[in-house]
Amino acid sequence: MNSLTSRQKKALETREKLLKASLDLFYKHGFEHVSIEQITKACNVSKGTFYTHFPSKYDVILEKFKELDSFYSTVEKNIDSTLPASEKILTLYKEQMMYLTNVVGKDLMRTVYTAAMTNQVEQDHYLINPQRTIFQIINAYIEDGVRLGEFRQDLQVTQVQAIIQRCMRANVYDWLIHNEDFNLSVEMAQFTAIVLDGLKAENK
Amino acid sequence: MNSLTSRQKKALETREKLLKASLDLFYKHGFEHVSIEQITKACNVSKGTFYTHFPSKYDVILEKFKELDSFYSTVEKNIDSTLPASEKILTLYKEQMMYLTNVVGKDLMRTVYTAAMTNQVEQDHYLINPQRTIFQIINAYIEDGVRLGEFRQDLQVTQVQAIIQRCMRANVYDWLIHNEDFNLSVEMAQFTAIVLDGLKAENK
DNA sequence: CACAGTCATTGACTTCAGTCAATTAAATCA
DNA sequence: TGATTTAATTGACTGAAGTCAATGACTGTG
Repeated sequence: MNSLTSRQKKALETREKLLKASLDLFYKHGFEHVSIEQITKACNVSKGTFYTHFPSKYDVILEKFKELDSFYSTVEKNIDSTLPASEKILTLYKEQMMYLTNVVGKDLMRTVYTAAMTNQVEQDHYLINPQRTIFQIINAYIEDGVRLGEFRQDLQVTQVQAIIQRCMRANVYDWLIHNEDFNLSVEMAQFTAIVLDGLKAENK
Repeated sequence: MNSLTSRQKKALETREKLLKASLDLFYKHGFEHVSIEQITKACNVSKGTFYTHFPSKYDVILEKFKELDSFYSTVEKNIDSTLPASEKILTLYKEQMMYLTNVVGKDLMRTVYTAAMTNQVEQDHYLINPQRTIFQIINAYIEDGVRLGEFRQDLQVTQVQAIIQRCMRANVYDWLIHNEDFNLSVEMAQFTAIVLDGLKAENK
């Protein structure tokens, strides 16, 4: 059942065309070096049309970034459920960092991390939206970990979750501000292991 | 001995005038809502003049941010040198976060953290420049801590330093992307304490 | 003092993001 | 079917960042 009118179908087509052309150009020339006019010319539409489909250049990127969450579901299915929470988290982060490094790329991530700071319109940015698959997965791991006595019990579960999530952003941010010579997977693994150590029950 | 020619003095005056007017306007209206023309009009100079003194709006902020480092020297003098390294670090961070929250402000910090990601021109941004006073101080503390067996010995000193510094950025970044309801001092203290725990010698 | 060179200053110009009133065409209604 | 409403599309326009060739005031030299 396709309940779209022919007009809606056309509009959606335009939107998809813009999305694809944008991303192609971003990957080819870098986000900062692509103008909206370049994008719209490549699609044979006017500038205004771009803005009926996307609030700004950044939102095209965000769209792509959201797709990323579907990747996490796939990864999660391959993680041994009998492992301790800390191992699961390390494995998930490892996969994620490889994906960010090899598929998503610095340029796109930089855009998202910048927009998260600047495009604050009342509510928080998607980057830290608790609805994101990645957070749903991690939070479940942590909840188990706390319940089973793997982690300190003197902290709220939500606090532990916030800390683990912050680890991720810490390493991604540092990756983004360093010129090359920064191996995201390695740094993430090391840093997170230390934080997990600090969160282990035997320390308190 | 003032070895400046009258012309150089004039130029420096213009520069200072621009700096002061910029910061006044930024604090009054917010960085994003101040245009270069507003600044130059307030100083009765032309637009081009702004650009002979500053490469961009961001660099005015950076100038102010650099001043911040002189603040750390003052703080350091008041820290009991007999304390363990981890205590010293926590105290220093606490003072710093209060300063960032109450004096520097989110808007200015957001600018610096954004510029660190985007204004990459070959070398790394000042934000992570190892010459900064704050890092000199922290690195010395950590070196002592490692030497005296307070921290794990299986990591390079520079790695430990990088991790502790990353802690700082992690919390500042999260502060910047959260809407209010995020107490930087509290979060920084908690997060850093956990990392320091994970770095303690008894864990390895 | 006169002259050449330096360099702060100027403002018109380019480029680009984002806006919006007008246009056009499809959808819905009577 | 014809009339009316709704929505996608257009491109000229605004506003702001950053550029640069031209200007002329100051400096230092012979």
